[in-house]
Amino acid sequence: MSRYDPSVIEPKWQNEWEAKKPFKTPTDLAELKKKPKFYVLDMFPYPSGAGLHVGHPEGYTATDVVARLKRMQGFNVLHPMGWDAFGLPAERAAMRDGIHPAVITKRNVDNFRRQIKRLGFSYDWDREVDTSAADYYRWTQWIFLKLYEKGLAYLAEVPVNWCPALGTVLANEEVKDGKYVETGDPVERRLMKQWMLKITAYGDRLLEDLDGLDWPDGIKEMQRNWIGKSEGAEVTFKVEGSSEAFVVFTTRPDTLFGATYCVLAPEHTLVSKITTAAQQAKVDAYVLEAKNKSELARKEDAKTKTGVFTGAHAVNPATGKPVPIWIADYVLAGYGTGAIMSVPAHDTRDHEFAKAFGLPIVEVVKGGKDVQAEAFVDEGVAVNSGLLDGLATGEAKKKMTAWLEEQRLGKKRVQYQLRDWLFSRQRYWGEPFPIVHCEDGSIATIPEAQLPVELPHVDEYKPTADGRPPLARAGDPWLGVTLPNGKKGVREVNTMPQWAGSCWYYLRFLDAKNDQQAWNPELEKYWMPVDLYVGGVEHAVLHLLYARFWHKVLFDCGLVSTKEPFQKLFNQGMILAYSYRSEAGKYYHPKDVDDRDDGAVVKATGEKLHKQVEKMSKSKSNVVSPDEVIEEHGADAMRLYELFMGPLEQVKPWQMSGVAGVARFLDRVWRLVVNEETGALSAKLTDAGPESEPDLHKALHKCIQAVEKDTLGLRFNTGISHMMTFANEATGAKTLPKAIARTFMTVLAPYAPHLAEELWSRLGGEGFVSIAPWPKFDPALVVENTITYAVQVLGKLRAEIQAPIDATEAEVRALAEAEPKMKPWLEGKTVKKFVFVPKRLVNFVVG
RNA sequence: GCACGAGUGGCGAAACUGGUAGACGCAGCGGACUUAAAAUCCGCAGGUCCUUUGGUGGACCGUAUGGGUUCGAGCCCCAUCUCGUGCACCA
Repeated sequence: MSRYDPSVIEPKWQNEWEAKKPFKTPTDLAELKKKPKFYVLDMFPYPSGAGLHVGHPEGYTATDVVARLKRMQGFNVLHPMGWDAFGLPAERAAMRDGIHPAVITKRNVDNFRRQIKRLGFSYDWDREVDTSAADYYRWTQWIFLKLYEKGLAYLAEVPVNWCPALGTVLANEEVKDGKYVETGDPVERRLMKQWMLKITAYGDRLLEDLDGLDWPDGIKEMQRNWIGKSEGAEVTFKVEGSSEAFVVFTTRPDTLFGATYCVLAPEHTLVSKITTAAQQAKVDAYVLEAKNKSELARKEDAKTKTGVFTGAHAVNPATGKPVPIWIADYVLAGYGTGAIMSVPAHDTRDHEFAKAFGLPIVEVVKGGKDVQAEAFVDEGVAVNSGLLDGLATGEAKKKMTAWLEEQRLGKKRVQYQLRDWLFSRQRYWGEPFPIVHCEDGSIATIPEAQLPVELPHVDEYKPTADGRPPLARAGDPWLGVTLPNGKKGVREVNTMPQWAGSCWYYLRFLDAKNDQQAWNPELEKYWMPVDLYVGGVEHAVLHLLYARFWHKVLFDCGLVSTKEPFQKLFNQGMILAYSYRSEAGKYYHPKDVDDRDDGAVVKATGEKLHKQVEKMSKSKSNVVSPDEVIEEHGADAMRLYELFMGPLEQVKPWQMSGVAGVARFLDRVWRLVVNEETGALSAKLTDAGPESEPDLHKALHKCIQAVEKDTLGLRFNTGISHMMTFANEATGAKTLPKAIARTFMTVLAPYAPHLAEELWSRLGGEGFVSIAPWPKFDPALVVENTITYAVQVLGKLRAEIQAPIDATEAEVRALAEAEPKMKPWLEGKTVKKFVFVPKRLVNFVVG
């Protein structure tokens, strides 16, 4: 073989790695403790039937490059991969095709594994996990028992998001605008008895501990918003002429004097009790209308405020005056107390409502705006507010809250938007709960020693005729059980949501084969926390919040040693692709398109096409599969291009011609070492020391330094550009000392490991270059001894001069003034100021 | 509507802490090699204009737009526009 042929060398080295396991992470603790650790984790995929597209391996390639570099730098690196294998698509496919979801899942996993392995990632495959395997979900159930024991898992009759199309409930997080976010199927509200996890008990810690994490600010902010902590007060309003009272929540207790009416949510229990006979008909109609309005319609109507007067009045506890009580759907039953005090002068929504219904607007915070025309919502100085007058908003809040507490009319309160986590699903393909509902109405847990509660076989994967979840089809002996204490009962037939398995998989990787424990505590102490976690921004809230919650519970149980699981998080940007659409809206596959400078046309017909960048999707004919890229250019080129496209965090379009570009670079590296005609080593290679090519030697060390720095800083695109620069210089050099070539292979190895291994072995390198020590750059070789100074006049570049690295300001100035090009710019001018930036530039400020 | 992020050549992008804008690559152009093409190697390449027989040399403009701070701004400040993402009646 003489040409660079990835289809030959890539399988060759993958087989070598598979056989000799250079990437196996030690499992022995004493062995591990000899070296520092680095845990670099990918968000493991859900193995869908469609296989990988080129977006998946972007993050995997990034972590693999870091893992390989760290390994070469002498770290024990934990770099595992697994499958988030429970989930709805497999269950749907099972229903459609009548095949067990486990079979479908295995098929998909096998395909994913095959595709991932083709890219030459240095995973320790001995630690592969599958959340749908009984020896994995056994421990998921075990963690559920921990939650249950701590009182963090409970059954509750709650209004849930029921999705008729799927026949299951969904978490709040899975519903947006009244639709299931994944499929767009409509969702309705229903009351059902469900398992809930008390994530709200951890709201404060989930919020506070964000501060210590090295995460993108945007993600932290999204989590903060999701938790939605707001501090304020609750205030009791008495209903005039009745013994009834209701409580409102407000973040602005300082504006109580300006509360000119109150609003209850239409669902508020008090509505039926206080409505006057005269208003009854109108109120009933409004409540009915609100009830039937879909989530979507309610959002649509958000601009126009609607509402009805109940006829009743409440007493403003500050002013003692009666204020009307209205009902309106802009007050949400599910947040706070489902009732508000309205301060139209200082709240936009209340202002709109007051304007619409002619309710009084009273200014209580001075802000220089006309509150009759527009609400003033900022902080200011209290007015028309009795005891608060003259106080700044912050002070006024405190004073009012204290006063309310004194009068027993209210108290300080912290409110979260975060809700408890709805944790059961009416599905088959998920973890069964280790729970038995006893005949006497009590709930029993399955003892740890008897876990796992395995998924039973069922005849069909849909709900029973009477609407119970698929597990109810299992029948006895699975369904009905007799407990050791003789009690009889029925197993829980809900299953856990897909998020459960991914809440702790990073812990199972530490000790994946352990059949006695979920993980060994000593190994946990050694490896945790995760040092680098890379994945898509789509998991910013849900997965990351749930996993943090479980981790904190495990921490409180003494089962993990860190407060947080993921110390550093990085989100890769989505990879998009160009798509070609005709006037009529038909999409064409790139292979049928001629993309010329003057526009894209259909090859066959010459029809003009619109070219745009869009998300990859089958319907747009713009999906690129790693398989096709590897077949054309090889896995190393694929890896390199994934990272060379641009910054990892950025959204960017895939361009096949770009892959060809990096492939060309690899080809060039190949030719540095191999004579393509003969297959022998290139005639340029010499056995002389690296000093025999001083310029190239310097270039090499600059390259080592830059690649190391950029890789660890996750700036892979510039790292690769430095390797290209070196290869270009090496191509231009007269000779190439083998020592330099070998060292360059170690630098290349994390990025293009197959090629590096092949050339390393041809150059006589020992063992695998993938685990060879990372080279140390020589600081003396990376500094220049002459510097090019930019010479500016009034900030504009007028000349360039060369000066020794250690030249003083006066010396550089003298050189600049002596430069002939500078003559016309300086002649006859007075230099008012001279700016000297060492090693960069000088600037003459002339008058 | 609110919050955050981003706007740099034909394209993907680089530019450290305010210091020579466009590294590296794609596409393009020219040359060498070749019967020819591909591949490869060498070179050119932001725009406008001027200059030179020619190689060249030079001026001005240029990082979404308009202002500002500074000896000097892609980077800092103010305002505006566009795009993206998230949240969205959360009291």
